[in-house]
Order: sequence, then C-alpha cells, then structure tokens
Amino acid sequence: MELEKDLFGICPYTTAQKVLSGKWSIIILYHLGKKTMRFGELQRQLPDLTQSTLTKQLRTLEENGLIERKIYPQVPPKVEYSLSDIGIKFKKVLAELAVWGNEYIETLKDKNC
Amino acid sequence: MELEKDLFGICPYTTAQKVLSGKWSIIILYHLGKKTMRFGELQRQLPDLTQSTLTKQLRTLEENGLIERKIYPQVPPKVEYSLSDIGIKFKKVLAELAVWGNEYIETLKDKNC
DNA sequence: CCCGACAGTATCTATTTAGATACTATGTAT
DNA sequence: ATACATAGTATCTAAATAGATACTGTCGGG
Repeated sequence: MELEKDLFGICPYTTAQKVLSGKWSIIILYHLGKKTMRFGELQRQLPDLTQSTLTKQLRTLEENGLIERKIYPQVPPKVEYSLSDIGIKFKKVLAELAVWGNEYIETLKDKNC
Repeated sequence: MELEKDLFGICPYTTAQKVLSGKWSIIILYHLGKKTMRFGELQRQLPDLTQSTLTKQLRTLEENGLIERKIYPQVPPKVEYSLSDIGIKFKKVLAELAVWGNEYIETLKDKNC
C-alpha cells in the first residue's frame, strides 16, 4: 500500500491496483462520490464493516490522496469525508465499473441460477 | 475471493472489488487484453511475480470467469490464456483506469518530486 | 542416455489486510 | 452526578494473499 518514489513514471495499472486494493476502497469512493459524509453516516451506509476497519480504510484512502478529511472543532466531534480532486476524477472509473459489474452479475446468473 | 449466491442482485461495486482484489489482476487483464498469450510469454511481461504466484492469479481469474485457458495437447505443453467475453468487456474499465492512473501519477509528482 | 523446453504442482513461510473487542475524550442535556 | 453522542484508539487475533523453493512429466534433439 506504500507509494514509493520508484513508482513514478511507472504503469498506471499497477498504480491503480495499489490504490484500489483492499476490500472496501471502491465502495467507499462510490458513497463519497454521491456526497460528502460524516463518519457515522458513512458507517450506516456500510453496515458490514466495523468502526475500526472503516477508520483504517479511510486513513489509507486519505494517505493515498483520494479523499479529504475535515475536522470541525466541536463536541461531540464532527468529521467530514469527501473526495479529493483526484478522487472526483475517479468517478469516471466508477461509472464504467458499475456498468461492467452489472454485466458481470448477469453472466453469473446465466451460469448457475 | 469466493463468489457465493448471495452476491446476486448485489452491488456491482462490491462485486467488482472482489474480482479485482489481489495484487496482479488488473495488469494481467491488461496484458491479455492486448493479445492472447502463452504462460511463458505472459510471465516475461511480468517479471516481478514468480511462476507459482502467476499460476495462482491466473487460476483465480479463470474461476471468476474473466479469462479462458486453452490447453493444446502437445509436448512440451502449450497453454494459451485469453480474455473471456466478460473479460473483453472489462477493457472499457481498463481504459478509464489507465487515464485515471496517469492523472494520479501526475498528482504524486506535483507533491513530492 | 541425458538435456532442455514448457507449464505446471507441492509445501512452507511471510506479509498484508481485516475484524473483534474494549477503551477514550468532552461538552451538553437531564 | 450521570448519561449520551461522535469519532475515534489500542490490542490482539484471524484470514487472506503472496512468495520462495524445490520438484514433476514428456517428447525430441544431440
């Protein structure tokens, strides 16, 4: 998950794979692509991961520059997550991924349902 | 990596994430998208993974229906790998991924080079 | 009779990633 | 004084993924 210098000038595919690896990155980006969300709201969209896992995934995405984290100095705390510029650009990939994902699901149905 | 039945009708994003997880899936699909290749040829394109790792990755992609494996009954053995129909459709995603990956690499350069 | 080419397999280990569970801080409302 | 809401952290364990290394089978050529 580390992005070292020797990555520069290197294959866009391997770069993308590194950034997207992990079990939740794509769906988190999808949700944040719809709108900026607070931590709790995002968690309610994703009931299958625990709080600590979600925190870790968000930190990784933030380290990789895909999302931004805005802390409001309040109590109880308020933290908003949103896509960064490069994260917003990723929405084009998400769109193709959605089309393809649905086609893929169709092929599964044909095979064994 | 298992694709169970309860996946049907489910989110295209999580489905896509499952299929793409792993360190090499995207780049393997990219290479096979250019042309059908034998095992050895593919391995020469990807000098950073060992033979056993490549075999495993290919098996997973095959199980998930993304690629096809054609065995020629010869000696020495000849096995050709190619994209399946749904694998060919994935090329649209790859195209967007390449655009985005390059943009991403640019943002990295801006930051710390 | 031995060697090399090709595409593997079989084990074992290491690394990476995810998850479970319990705990924290603080201002406001009761 | 106590409880609640929010967004965490800290540990520890489990599961998934990748990699290293050594071994296999068979035909043809030398």
